[in-house]
Amino acid sequence: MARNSQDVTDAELSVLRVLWDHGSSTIRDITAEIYPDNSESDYATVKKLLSRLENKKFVARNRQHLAHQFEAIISRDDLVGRRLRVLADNLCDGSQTPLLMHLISSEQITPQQQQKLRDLIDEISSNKSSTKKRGQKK
Amino acid sequence: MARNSQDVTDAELSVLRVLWDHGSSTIRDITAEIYPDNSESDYATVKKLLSRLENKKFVARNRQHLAHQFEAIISRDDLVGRRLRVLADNLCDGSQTPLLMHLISSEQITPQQQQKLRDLIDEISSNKSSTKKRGQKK
DNA sequence: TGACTCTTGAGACAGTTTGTCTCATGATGG
DNA sequence: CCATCATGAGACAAACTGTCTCAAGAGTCA
Repeated sequence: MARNSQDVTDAELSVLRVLWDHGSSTIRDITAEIYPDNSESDYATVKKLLSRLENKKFVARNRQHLAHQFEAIISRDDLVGRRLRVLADNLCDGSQTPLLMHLISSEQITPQQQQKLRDLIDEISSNKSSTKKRGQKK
Repeated sequence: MARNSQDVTDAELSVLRVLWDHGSSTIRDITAEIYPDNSESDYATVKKLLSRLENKKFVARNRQHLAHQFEAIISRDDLVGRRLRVLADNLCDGSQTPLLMHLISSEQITPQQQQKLRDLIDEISSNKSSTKKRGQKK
């Protein structure tokens, strides 16, 4: 019923976080990271979470070695974007502008951040014609 | 398991939307709005959704008349804020700045919006010392 | 080769969530 | 008194989620 338009559950997210932070990893690597005391069923849980993430096309698997290597094929920022879009669809008729306005007016913004924002806006207006996406940092 | 920190489901959201758009309403009003052909069990569904929303403190009920009057006690913008906070907690270590940056750099922003943004930022920096804080949230 | 170890794949399972619907009961008005 | 409308308390199946079990496959090494 609540067709969730293919999102990531909490447990799946914890797996993705490891992949984002550590890059390509085996099931055992990830299990060690998430469950410090590493039981065999924890291993099985991670295995299942990875297979679900693979089905949802959020993770890719390299079968070259016996122990497969997994990597995230969605970035943290992609997921942020996806969730912002869902939020806008559900609450703002699909427009993301209200989200922007909310964040700017409700958040504590330091003078440095204000300057950074101004810079970003300036960059956008001047790069209006530039094709590729900038701002890859972090 | 997936303790969702008291959020609003899709069906509940459709009820909230009616309350936001039409103000205080009875169950029958809301049912007519959501289910054009208004069966008795649709009525019961809305009734249940309202009682769940009331439990979650998103809706208040006025029992003065036989047919209770319901109203939203969370605004659309409050819900936006709540969801943005959850998103930031889950994906950005609790900081909402990355969301802001994402929206500014990824969205198509018209020159008018750019100016509006600049104005908002200016307003924030000038209101910095004023006693009245904007957008205070609970 | 065979024993041992580590891996994967498929699925079972229970606890929750979610949208829907049924039933009993209570107020209201003619 | 009775028909009509309201509410409250659940029952219910389907789906989701996190966990765990089991069997089979691949690699290693004596």
